[in-house]
Amino acid sequence: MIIKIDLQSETPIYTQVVNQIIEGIASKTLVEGESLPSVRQLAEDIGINMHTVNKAYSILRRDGFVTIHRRKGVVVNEFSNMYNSSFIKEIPEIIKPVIAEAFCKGITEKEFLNECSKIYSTFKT
Amino acid sequence: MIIKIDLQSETPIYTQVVNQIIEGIASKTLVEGESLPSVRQLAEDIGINMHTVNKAYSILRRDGFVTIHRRKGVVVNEFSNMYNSSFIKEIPEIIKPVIAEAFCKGITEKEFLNECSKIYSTFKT
Amino acid sequence: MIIKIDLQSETPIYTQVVNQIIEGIASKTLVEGESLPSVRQLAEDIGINMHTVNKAYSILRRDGFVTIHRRKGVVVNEFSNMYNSSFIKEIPEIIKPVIAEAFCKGITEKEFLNECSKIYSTFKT
Amino acid sequence: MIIKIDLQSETPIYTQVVNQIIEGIASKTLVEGESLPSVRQLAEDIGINMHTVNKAYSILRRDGFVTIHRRKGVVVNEFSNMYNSSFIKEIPEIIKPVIAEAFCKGITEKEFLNECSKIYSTFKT
DNA sequence: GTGGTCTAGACCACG
DNA sequence: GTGGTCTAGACCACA
Repeated sequence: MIIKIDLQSETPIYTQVVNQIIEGIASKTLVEGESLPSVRQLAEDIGINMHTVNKAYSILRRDGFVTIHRRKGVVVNEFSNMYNSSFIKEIPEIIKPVIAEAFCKGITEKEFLNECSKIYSTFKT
Repeated sequence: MIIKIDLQSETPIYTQVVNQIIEGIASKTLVEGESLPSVRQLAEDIGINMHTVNKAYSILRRDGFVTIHRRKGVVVNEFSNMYNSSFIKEIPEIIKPVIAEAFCKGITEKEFLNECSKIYSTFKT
Repeated sequence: MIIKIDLQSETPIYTQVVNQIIEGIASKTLVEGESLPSVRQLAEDIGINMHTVNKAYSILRRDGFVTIHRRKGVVVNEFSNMYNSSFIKEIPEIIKPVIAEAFCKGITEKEFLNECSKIYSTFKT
Repeated sequence: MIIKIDLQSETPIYTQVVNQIIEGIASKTLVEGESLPSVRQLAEDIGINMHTVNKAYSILRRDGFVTIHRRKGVVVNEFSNMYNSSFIKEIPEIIKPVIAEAFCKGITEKEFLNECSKIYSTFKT
């Protein structure tokens, strides 16, 4: 899986790494039990600092996406370990600002839901 | 309109102010032509620094939500001035990470769209 | 002559008044010897503060565009009284920032000069 | 590149900084991809406050002249990112007052265009 | 060490 | 009294 960093972006590099790995898991590019590259390896591959990768991996572990194995390194968890139905309670406060802005800028509900569906469909397979 | 700041939140205070005002506009709590409180007034009301409010107002102005009126102070723009259909192109990159995480955590598309609809319906009126 | 104030503009009201009167003189809408409305009158006409009009008139007088007569009030000077060939030395520093920005944004010299000519031609008649 | 601030000028310090950097870009004194000094460095160099420089940089970023690179700091954008042909529509209202004043003070169109050309020619190289 | 955020207090231009 | 500007000093997130 290829991770692409935008150094100009205002989202921190470690967040970009976290997001892309989660997206990789969601789209089955990364499958359960698969090992991620070592901190050192990934850092070298994408040309960023080791500490940055480390931080990304820590967050992924904290949020239940990966587990740190002594031998196998960082491995992708089973989906069942990620399940966290209470996450739905956090969704409104995350997307409310986006929707408010979209609404003011003339994006209709239908258009917005359509965008969400498009993204969802890239994950279902 | 009451603005509530969470000082513990990791989202900057000025962003919280911006978001809540946009939500106020979307929900018609703030109507076109209405004056917002002065920077000093709002700062005092919510117990933050004047400059923080100023930054929030500057962003709102930059993004077309308000304008500075030489007599009325900061006033809410007409919706037509906020319209910016190209914003829809930015939506996917904003919500993709959220949806990926939601997907992994077992939130179905239907559940997610439902949450979005609920928020949208608070704005349509 | 009709003066139009944009209360949303970031240029001060008194500057807008000054500019429009100068443009009126340049375009011969206001001719030499003509009286401008009284401070009180103009303020009422365009719905602004008397002090603001006063400031505008003071600047126009300082820069040689009008003279304050005891009886006739504020009258437009003869062009010969405005002539100030040393003004050309101030032009570069005024327009350099504009041209630099225009240049970076892809406006060619020809396009820029053409815009200037168009404005000049509204004055020559 | 040397930035010179006139503390007596009525144009805000941050605007002076912005203008001089744009002129530096236009004249190729600052080239694409080059890093600008850090906010603290530049502030110290020209003897002003860090926040003033910060504001200048924010404006330059907003207007597409520079971007924040997570490693290189503030870097000059490619010209293609600054291109904004709609800027030409803003030019008349910016220069109309200048030309009106110049006209009244006896500057001919030829003289004025000549001044513009001189400035343009310092950028074309 | 970088930019980003926040606070605090001061002065000014404007109306 | 309004927003705009500037200064000063502090802490934090990031890399």
